Amino acid sequence: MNRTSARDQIVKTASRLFFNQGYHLTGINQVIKEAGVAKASLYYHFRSKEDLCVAYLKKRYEIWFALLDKYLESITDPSERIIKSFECRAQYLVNTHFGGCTYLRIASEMPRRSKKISRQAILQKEKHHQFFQEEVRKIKWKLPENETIDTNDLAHIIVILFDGATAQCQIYRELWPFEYAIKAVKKLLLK
Amino acid sequence: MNRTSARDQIVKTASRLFFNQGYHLTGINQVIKEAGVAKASLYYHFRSKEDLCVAYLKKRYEIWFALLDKYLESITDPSERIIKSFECRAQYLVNTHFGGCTYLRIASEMPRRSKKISRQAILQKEKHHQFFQEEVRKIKWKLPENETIDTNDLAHIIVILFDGATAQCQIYRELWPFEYAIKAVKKLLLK
Amino acid sequence: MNRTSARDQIVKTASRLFFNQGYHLTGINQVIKEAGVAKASLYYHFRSKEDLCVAYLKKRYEIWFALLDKYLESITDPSERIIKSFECRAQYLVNTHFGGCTYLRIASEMPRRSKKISRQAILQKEKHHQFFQEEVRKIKWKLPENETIDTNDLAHIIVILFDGATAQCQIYRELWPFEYAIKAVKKLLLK
Amino acid sequence: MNRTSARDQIVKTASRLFFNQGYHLTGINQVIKEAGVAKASLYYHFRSKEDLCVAYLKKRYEIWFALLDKYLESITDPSERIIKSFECRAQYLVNTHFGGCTYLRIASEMPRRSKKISRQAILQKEKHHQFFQEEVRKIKWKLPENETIDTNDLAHIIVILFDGATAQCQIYRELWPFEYAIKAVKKLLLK
DNA sequence: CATGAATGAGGGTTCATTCAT
DNA sequence: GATGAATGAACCCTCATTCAT
Repeated sequence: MNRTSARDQIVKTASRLFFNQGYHLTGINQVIKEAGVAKASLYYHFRSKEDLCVAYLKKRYEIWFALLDKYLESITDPSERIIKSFECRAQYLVNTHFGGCTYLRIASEMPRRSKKISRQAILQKEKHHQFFQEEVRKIKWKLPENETIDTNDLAHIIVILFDGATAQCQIYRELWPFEYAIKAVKKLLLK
Repeated sequence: MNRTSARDQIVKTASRLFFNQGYHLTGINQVIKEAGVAKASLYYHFRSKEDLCVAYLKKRYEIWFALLDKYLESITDPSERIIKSFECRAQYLVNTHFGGCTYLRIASEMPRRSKKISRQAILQKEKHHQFFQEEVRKIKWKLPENETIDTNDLAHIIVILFDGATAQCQIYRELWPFEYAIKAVKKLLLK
Repeated sequence: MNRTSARDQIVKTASRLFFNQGYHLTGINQVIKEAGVAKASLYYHFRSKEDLCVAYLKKRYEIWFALLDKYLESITDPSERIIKSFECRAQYLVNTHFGGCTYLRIASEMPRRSKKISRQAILQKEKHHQFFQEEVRKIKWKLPENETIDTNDLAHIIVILFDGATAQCQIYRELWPFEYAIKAVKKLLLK
Repeated sequence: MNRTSARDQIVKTASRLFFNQGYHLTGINQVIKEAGVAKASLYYHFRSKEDLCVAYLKKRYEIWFALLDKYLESITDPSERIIKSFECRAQYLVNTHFGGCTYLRIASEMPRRSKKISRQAILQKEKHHQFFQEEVRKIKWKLPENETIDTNDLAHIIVILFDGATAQCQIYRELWPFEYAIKAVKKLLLK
């Protein structure tokens, strides 16, 4: 029997192609051909290509955060977890040929994107912020008296460095931007 | 007679459309229609849509750096010039409806982009790095003895923050990421 | 409903137009317009114009050999069958306004033709050779002792006369070359 | 100074391209580019692409018959001159990658060709017939009494064999059809 | 003689989507 | 759930030709 349903095959194939080739450069025909399903089957499961795109964004979300979790599973120190998350990203970018951030790319391909798509992109960014904020909070800060750390600020800055470095790598197709991003993070955390 | 040449009209129109709608969502037909020229005229001046894209990238380069120059023309303090460049960017993003970075967007639309396109994107990033590095060098650092500033590192970090904040704004369609980016820059500079 | 499938309509129309106007002078637009189908329907059934051309060549093959069979159906004498096949060709050329040989024309229109197209052209020529060779073998030769007939040679020569006469007619738009070709055939057979 | 005029350059280039690639597959742009002249220059010397085609046909006429003359210059025996003319053609076809007969090809590319073009094609065929007829007349026939040779017939048959063999070679991209054509010619001459 | 710039019409091909079965 | 066939609109690009200079 076919272990994977038609729907899963479609999402899997579309995700691979959207990610590797870009959304607009991937046609429905290629998706169904490589997924091995009929065209009408795709439109049975998804109302439109855009709906398929939403499924794609959800799938990449799961893939990425599963990868990150795995990468950090044996690490407990919060500062190290943050640094390592940058390392994980760097490695991921190499493996995906410097394709950049899925969500930023979709935002770039669809300047007038739908609410559904915007929501998925924001969801991923918020999740990242949340992750960093949790780690930052866990850090035992050694601060002079009367000083406090705004963990929200710091988490936002880290996310910006994270996405900024990802973007630079996408342009240069090289990994060195992460060296600078990690240097910046270290400065901010060890202050 | 016609004051602006056909070529200029084409580049101007294409730039507007590529920037507002995206490269793939803008067809040659729309470009020539809104530019008021014949299709063959476009292909007389540009070998392909991709070549037109290169002209577009060059034009945006001129526009952005001219804007930045203008914004900073009366400012001399290097730290302030850096901060103000972030403000300039923020304002620019509002005016362009949070379209993001032209070069990152093109990289996102064309994962397998040509050398020509890549070159333009890298050119713009290097120019930014160069700008920030020059400013950083001009700062009169008050450092403890035996300490030096690696201006190259710092410039790279600032670029990353700059592009990271731009990317975040593109996702959220809001301006707040620049508050955090500027906070980060200030921390790094006032150290 | 529609008795003839869209595919058949396309092949039928394309064959008529390719044959009457030439391959390059017949646009896809004209084909679909006269066939009464949508452009995408054509490309659903045929990967490219060239593939449609292959279908055209196959169709002409069927048409011509069916015509020839019909023309010769009541004739048994092999020599007469050969002569009559030239008559059949002559009549065919008149009916098709001296359009010449489908396969030689395509070879002329596509100097760098694909393997698929070449194959169809060779197929038709070999079929002709085979037909003539079979007839030649059936002839009861009255030869001096120690002499034999090389049926392969003779069949090849007849094919050459056949195509040569067809070509001449295409140039002159007149039928007289067949008189000479038939004279030559008679000389060669009655030896 | 430029020894060859612009006009000559155009004809030379167009001839090469029309012959190698086909008339319809050769665009005006390629011609002027490879000829190194401006587009308007071409249209100064030739009213249209079709007029350029006429010049092309004339040029090929001269090239071919000059080649033939050269090939036969030391041969006097008329029978041998005829056979050698087939050899010359065979060699010519190899050198031109089995492109076939210029005039038949143009007739194939332009089913509804102009009078001017038709005229050039017929001119070449008649010249060939004339050449063969002259040679045939020079042969000292050893005939039984009461028998005569119709040199006109024979010349026509030879032309048909000549073009037929050329056509077959164009299809097969091989030289063997000339073996059969030459065999046929020998039979007809030595009778 | 020669040129660069401009053009309308059409080239072949692919798009995402729908429909009857 | 699934399918093959069909579609209108749009895709990027090239054609032979003309015109003002």
